[in-house]
Amino acid sequence: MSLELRVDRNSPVPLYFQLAQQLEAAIERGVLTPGSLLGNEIELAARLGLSRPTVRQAIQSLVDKGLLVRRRGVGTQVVHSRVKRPLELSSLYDDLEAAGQRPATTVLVNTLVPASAEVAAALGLGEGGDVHRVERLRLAHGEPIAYLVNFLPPGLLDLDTAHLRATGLYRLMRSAGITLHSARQSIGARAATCAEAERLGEKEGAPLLTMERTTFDDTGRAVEFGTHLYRPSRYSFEFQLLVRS
Amino acid sequence: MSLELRVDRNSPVPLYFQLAQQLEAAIERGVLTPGSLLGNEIELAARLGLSRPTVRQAIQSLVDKGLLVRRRGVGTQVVHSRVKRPLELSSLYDDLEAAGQRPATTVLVNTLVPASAEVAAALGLGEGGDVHRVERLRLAHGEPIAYLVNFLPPGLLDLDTAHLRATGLYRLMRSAGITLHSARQSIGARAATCAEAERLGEKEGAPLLTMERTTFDDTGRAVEFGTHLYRPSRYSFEFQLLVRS
DNA sequence: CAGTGGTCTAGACCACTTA
DNA sequence: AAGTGGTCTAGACCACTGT
Repeated sequence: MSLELRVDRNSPVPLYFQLAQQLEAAIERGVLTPGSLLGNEIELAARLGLSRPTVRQAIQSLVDKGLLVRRRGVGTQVVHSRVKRPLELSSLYDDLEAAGQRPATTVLVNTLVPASAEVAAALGLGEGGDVHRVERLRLAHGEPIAYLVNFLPPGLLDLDTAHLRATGLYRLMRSAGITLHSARQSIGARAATCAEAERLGEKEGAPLLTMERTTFDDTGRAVEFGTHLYRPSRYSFEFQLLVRS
Repeated sequence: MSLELRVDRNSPVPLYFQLAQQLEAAIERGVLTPGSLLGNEIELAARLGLSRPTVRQAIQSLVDKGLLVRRRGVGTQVVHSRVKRPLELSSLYDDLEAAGQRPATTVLVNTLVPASAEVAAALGLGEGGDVHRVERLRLAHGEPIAYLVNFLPPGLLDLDTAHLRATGLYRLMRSAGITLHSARQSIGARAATCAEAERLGEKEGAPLLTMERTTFDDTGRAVEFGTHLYRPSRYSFEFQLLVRS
């Protein structure tokens, strides 16, 4: 095996993380092939001059990512079929950009409004308090893809219309120092109303994909609630779900 | 704080797991309120007669679940807004049962067929080799909810039609000793064809929710590929996504 | 039986936050 | 400066898997 591993003890990057990165890269590049055994933890630790718990921490992080499998009495193996994307909070803007679709955004509305009961409940705020309401049309290659309505708690973000035109909401939140943690999503379908059909360039009654989402940051605060409409001919949701053990 | 924690050293359940369960129960029951501090790890370890790494392992598992937040220099806090479901590989059968809908299944087809190119690619098998093809109609309260077509590699499961009628595919796989690990899903929408409309009790052209899914076990093998059609008036997908750090 | 991962301990030093 | 979590060590014993 041509697998060369080494760690830099002067680096500020944690040792377990350095090791995890190198193992992941080796799997990615095919140096470690699916099904191959990693060698036992004790020996690996000795070879790297690390303690066993440190090596275990590195391996565990890759097991959590679904790249490795550990079996007692057997060893640690590279998973047979590599997973494409582990799991992501999908951002329509990033998805389109990654697909080379050159997303564009038209900001239809960007104001403060009193929170309705539904919005207040989703964001965990008092009913009637002010919230940002942002309404956008997302396009790719000049064609409408989705109609997005979002509500955000006040004072969290500088919701400049120019910023909203140039990028996605998630990027805006991340660059404002908000660490996104999780989102609760509901995906369904229904027929387009007349107004919706016109906005999206569909016919009345055409099937539309619907999503409602509440996003939480790492302290558990709701930072965004949105109801979105997608043209199913132009967009579908793709993601990887992991089983909780 | 009336929080009583204790561990049973004679139990076969790992100590860190016992502690994690008790903390989770305390959060669930509201004994630990959102935002409250957990007390530092050293003191917690001393109180329980455990070592610090063991306590950390328990806390880390709850951080991963999104129930706790740790901040250096601050402490460990209960997350502000409790997460309903962490994230699950959703099973239509279990979802319906949990909602008190008394699911029923009609097995339309259950045979071995040669794998098409699409199916072979999804399951990682050779084209033309035999695969199970299962076609089912899922009902709740006698109303059709979904039309399910699944392909499974041969020799993995005893696909008895009576079993298929009585339960879901995921339960069948679990009881056959298969440990599910992850699934790649694609969710979209489209108009019902005439045949589909008739099967589901909709009108031709009605919007339908579509899902394609490939499920993998913990060794990375594909164990199931399916294309499903749902009536959006009866079912929508609900789930929690976690951000990868 | 030998070899593997699973759990656990009792320390240590460091980086960061808050006051 | 004091207190927190983040990282790391060098051991130990156990449970499970294969031969």
